[in-house]
Amino acid sequence: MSSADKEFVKEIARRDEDPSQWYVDVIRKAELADYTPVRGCMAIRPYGYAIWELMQAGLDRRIKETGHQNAYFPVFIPESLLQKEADHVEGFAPEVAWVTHGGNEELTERLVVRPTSEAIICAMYAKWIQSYRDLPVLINQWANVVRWEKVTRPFLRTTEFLWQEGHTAHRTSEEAQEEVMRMLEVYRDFVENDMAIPVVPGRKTEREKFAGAHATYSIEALMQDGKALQAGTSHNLAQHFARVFDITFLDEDGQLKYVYQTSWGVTTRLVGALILVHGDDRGLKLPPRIAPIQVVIVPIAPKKARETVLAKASELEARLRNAGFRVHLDDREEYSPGYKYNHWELRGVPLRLEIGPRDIENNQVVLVRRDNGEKLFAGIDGLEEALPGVLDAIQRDMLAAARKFLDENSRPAADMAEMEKIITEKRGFVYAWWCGDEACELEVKERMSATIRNIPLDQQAARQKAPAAAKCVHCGKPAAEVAVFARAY
RNA sequence: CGGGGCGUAGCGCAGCUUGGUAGCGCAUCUGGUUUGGGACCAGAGGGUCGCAGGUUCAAAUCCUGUCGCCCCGACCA
Repeated sequence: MSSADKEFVKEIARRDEDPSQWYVDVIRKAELADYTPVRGCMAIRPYGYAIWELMQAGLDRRIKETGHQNAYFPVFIPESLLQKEADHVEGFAPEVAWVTHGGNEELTERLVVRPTSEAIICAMYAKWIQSYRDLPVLINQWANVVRWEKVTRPFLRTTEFLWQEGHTAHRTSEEAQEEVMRMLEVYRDFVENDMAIPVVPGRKTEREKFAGAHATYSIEALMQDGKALQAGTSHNLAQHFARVFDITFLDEDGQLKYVYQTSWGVTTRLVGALILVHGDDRGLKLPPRIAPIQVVIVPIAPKKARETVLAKASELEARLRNAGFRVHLDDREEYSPGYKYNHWELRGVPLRLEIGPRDIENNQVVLVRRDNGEKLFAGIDGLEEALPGVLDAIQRDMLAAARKFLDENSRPAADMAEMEKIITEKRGFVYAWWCGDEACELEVKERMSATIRNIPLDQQAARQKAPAAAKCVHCGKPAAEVAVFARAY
């Protein structure tokens, strides 16, 4: 950013000077969220919630297209239920909130505020599933969950957060595994195509997998500060929960069997990813598909031409709204055009449409792209036909820019020294061979606080980013898989 | 949960060392003039100085405790 540009941004910290302050400033000044009297809990403001609603819409459509239905389960889970699955309770116990009283009376059994809903949903599935004809059960829930985190950050890690959690039950192991991969792909498709955030799909290590899962898969994104962010997870629960919750069905062959289950989720954390991947020194930068306002109209209305310009701007607004665009006319009289430019840039509106007396004379408007600052002219007639192309280009270019950053910050490391140098000096994704031994994974973590984000599903592509020799980055023994290491949020 | 930093008007800060009637910039409100990258003039409103104790004739200032936020580590979406 040039020093001339710097003048335009007075409200937020410079991203390169104080990235953490920048992140918080963007959230507060763009009115996405604010701190509340409750530690670790934020209020999501209308503009931030509108983004989440668009994300919900994109995900919900895909979830339903893949055969799932929405349902709702209780926010409270009896202690005994949570404790049924040993790994599960061990994983979540440190971060659950307890309800001990109802009114003034102490409860005979404590309740946990759900940190995730496996337990309560499994209890219901045990009642609902009798026969192989009842399978598969394909249910999704939109809900809030609570995890008593020690360190919180708006959107990235809050005590209470919003998410969607899918919970499915299947007849066979193969079917469950297909479901796990199907939903991981749904997430990849949504995050890349709607949010313009490129991700690496892969399998989590034993150490990093979900508490109680047989296997966990994730999509991992890379933030502009070089830290990784888990953007979505999909778990194969196998029969772990079915056995303890006694979810059985009578199969075609007359045998009583346990179901195979999956669960998968994404959260409001994705809003944080949006900020960290696309944001710049001017603030938020939203991809058109999830921008609450895709086009903001800023009239240039000097006194002499006020009526003419405002009438035309208003007419344009109506036309674009009818054509299906999310459009906003900023006709406030008390602010100058320049102020409005900054105002909407801070809020990440993908496209600004300026219309003034000179434009009206020429029967045109000025379009300015938020993603690259490019200024275009478009005829007023047929504007509806011209806009989709521009918005699509912004969507596409934002993904391309993020992918370029991801590629440029994906580096190979053959040994610990190389890994450490990259992790400490450049960060980003490090592609390295891993023998599969947890001790090697742990050693990397202890020496440079980087973890294995996942083992990419596309090993062929991963190998091209890794050193040629298939030797474990730590112990040097022959390794079969390439893993992605990074410092993570 | 350990180490460090910060809490003074909506936002950003000064004042604290050396106790003595709470200030600045931006924002807000009113009136007027303005409008192609954060307009100008005039006037006005707004703070029990995070909270609770203590010391003192007197506390934003000194002491103790506590809560919150930020940063760096350990645990997690």
